[in-house]
Amino acid sequence: MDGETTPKYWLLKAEPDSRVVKGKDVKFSVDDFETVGTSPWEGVRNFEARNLMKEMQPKEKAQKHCSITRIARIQVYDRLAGASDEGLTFCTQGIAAFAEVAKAAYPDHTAWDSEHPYFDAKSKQEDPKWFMVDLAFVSRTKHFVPLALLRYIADSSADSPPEELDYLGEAGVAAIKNMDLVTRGRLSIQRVSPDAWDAIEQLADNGGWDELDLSPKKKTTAKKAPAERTISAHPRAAKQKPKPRKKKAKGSDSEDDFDEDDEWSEEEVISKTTSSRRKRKAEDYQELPATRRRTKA
DNA sequence: GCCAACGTTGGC
DNA sequence: GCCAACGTTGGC
Repeated sequence: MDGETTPKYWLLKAEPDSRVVKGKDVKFSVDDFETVGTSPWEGVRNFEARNLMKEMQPKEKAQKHCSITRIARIQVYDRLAGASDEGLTFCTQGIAAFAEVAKAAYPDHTAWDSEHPYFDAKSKQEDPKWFMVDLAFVSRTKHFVPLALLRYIADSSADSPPEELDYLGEAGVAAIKNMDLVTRGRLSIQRVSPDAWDAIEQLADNGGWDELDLSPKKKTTAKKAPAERTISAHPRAAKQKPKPRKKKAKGSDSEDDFDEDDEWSEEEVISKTTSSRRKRKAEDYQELPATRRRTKA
């Protein structure tokens, strides 16, 4: 029904570090990906990421049903092995490869296998909770595009790129500043705007940032807290009675110190939690008929 | 249905 | 290795 004709772009994060879950190493780096060529992208256990995967369509399917042309183009985010000594960690993460969707979303069966690292008792075969797509490796980026570079660009107050990266133009800079990768890094599957895609692709093709100092040290100034502090002064916040925090963590002896910035940071947490909660709900409902959607009373 | 607490992720 | 951010769970 949506007669979209442009490809859709995504960024997916690989799992480059060894991590043993239930006795199995869950690592899946871009190297591994390149070796196998095509692979299911299993183990995504986040609603928002799952919903994004459900939007991805492989090329053939998109061509057959021309009303659905959500051809997925993927940028794969990885971490370079090795460089983590020498304090070079800041440039080890970034965009390492391109991929395409080989198979549209289908139930992630690893959630059903109690032996599997990604087992989730709440996912039933009759009613799968988690999905995966198959991805086909396309190519390495000619230049590894480090996250630190994107941050460098995003943190700059300038609208135009540094000289070395002139080719990005202001549109490229603006697009990078808006990337989820920069603004909310944790999401493991993200939408990428066409402009951001172009910018990343140009960076990957052209490079040119060798002379830039991408080290993160520059965070002398306070983040951007003041603005948010104002926003969080919400009527609701005033109503909150300052409930005593009960500490019932397993190690009840371990004493954290929450006091010092309680007054505003707590409010901020509240407002964040609320909004993310609202968002999660919306996303969860997204798969239901629109009529089911209801804003809260 | 709301919110505090928990656990995990990810940047540094 | 530490700590902030944040998604999810579970108690009410």
